[in-house]
Amino acid sequence: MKSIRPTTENALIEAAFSLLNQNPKASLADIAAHAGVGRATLHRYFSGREGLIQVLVLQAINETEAAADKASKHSESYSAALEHIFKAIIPLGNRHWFLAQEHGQTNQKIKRKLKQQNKAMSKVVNHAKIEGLFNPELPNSWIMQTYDHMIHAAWEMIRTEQATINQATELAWQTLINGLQGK
Amino acid sequence: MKSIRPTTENALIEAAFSLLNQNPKASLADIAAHAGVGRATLHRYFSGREGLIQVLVLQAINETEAAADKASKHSESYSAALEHIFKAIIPLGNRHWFLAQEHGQTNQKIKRKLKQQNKAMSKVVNHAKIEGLFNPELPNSWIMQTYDHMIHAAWEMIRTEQATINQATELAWQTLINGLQGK
DNA sequence: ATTTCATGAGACAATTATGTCTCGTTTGAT
DNA sequence: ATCAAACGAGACATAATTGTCTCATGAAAT
Repeated sequence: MKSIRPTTENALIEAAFSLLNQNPKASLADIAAHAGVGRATLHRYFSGREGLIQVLVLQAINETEAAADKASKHSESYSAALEHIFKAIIPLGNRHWFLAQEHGQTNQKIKRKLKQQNKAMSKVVNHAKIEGLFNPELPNSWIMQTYDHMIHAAWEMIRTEQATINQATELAWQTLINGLQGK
Repeated sequence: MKSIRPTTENALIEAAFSLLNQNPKASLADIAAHAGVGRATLHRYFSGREGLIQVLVLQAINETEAAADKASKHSESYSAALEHIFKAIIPLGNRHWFLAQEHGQTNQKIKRKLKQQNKAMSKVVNHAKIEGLFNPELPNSWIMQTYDHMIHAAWEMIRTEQATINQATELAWQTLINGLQGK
């Protein structure tokens, strides 16, 4: 079993998310140090930088997917689902943005998965347009672009301590729907 | 005079902006190659990686500042100025985002300059609130955060060829003011 | 034609990042 | 108390990046 000591692995993953978001050039030594762990230990858990980033990407996908599934579970409409997902992902802004930045240099399997999620999202947006959440004249690509950027904007407010999680979440959601309801 | 051959230097700067935005880990060799130039030539123009980035930051500041000044020159109101600046900066999204990412690791002089610009921006936002462009209850920090992110969102639409410059500019501005007018 | 100057190519050293290995210590379970 | 697994520290080798230097070439100016 690999779950004997989850703490060290988690600390490394958390440190990696944090440091690589701030500075994609952060060295493995930096990451290990920030996790309070020897450099060799990082290599015991991950097969080098590439392997580490693979794990981060996978975890980011899984966490956001899980949050989205849970959030949309008991939603009575597509619009409500989008709102719940949006608010559930903001605390994971870390992961969410990491995915956005890293999309270029990952393998094909992951690219397909992301593309698939993208397509599913687009369908939900279509429904939300019908429900009146978004202006139907707006291109889905712009709606999704704005969706992602509002999540990141909220996360930045939280990270720099210019707002609490609740404040940032509410500001971002209101700005999003006001902005995209349009006309 | 340093202006004997602006082409090589410009090509290097342009390549650097392009590559470093896509991948902050891009090597100087990559940048030189992308500029169609030998690696040694890059070192003839810039004092290493650090010096290159300094030049990029300075140029980004100057270009955006110049665009902002020019755009606000003949504006009849603070709101109009914000709109013109917004639309003038989008084609420089390249530079604008580079500044946002790099803000951590630059020297004090530049930090002060950015802080100063930030303060000036905040004052303009206050006036725009009075003019009714923004909901006065919204924190300036959120308005500016959104402003920056809408510029980047528009730039992303253009870069990925999902919209023309004019389309992206219009979408972003409409989304911004609808989103922040509030209530 | 001659001179000048930016350049490309490549050799070279120094630095940094990465990956592997060993050894002694700590921790937790039995 | 004993034992095994996880760990930190550090030595070591390799690779990648960076910075400097030299030399030959080619283009533009004179």
